Amino acid sequence: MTQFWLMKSEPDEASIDHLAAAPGQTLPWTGVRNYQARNFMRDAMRVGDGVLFYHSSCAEPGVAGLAEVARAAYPDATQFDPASPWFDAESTLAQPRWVHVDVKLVRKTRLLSLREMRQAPALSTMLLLKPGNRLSITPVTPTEWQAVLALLDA
DNA sequence: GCCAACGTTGGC
DNA sequence: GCCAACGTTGGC
Repeated sequence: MTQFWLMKSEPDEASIDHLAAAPGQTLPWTGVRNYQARNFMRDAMRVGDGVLFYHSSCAEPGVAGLAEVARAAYPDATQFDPASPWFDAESTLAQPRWVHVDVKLVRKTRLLSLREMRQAPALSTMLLLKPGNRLSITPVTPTEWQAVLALLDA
């Protein structure tokens, strides 16, 4: 069964336009250094799962497009690169600590702003909107996914 | 730049 | 295993 997710990205780092311009319109979701988010990718994500591509830490935070999981979790190369900001000296090749999936563009959408999402009763259950939530990857229920699609097409 | 909320670290 | 200190996230 297909599942759904919301994945945050800082548009300065990787925006929906970066995704659209990438080879195969696919990007490796590198740099996740939070265990809960990693576990979602490692243990739960399947190829074909739906992704809400969310812009965070920017002037207009919100959902900027739809994507899908294009490759199941595999080791994050940046953890082994001393020059990378995501380098992790305690991770080993034999037992990599950090993994990530690849994400492929389905379509860019209008920006569904965080403000608009907060105003939509159908989205009130979304983990993204829970006070204090900071998780960069959160599961989205089929009901929430449909409600987001409806708002995007409205 | 502020700051609240949360996760991680490390001393004990 | 507790918990204070610290670092990070992310909206505003």
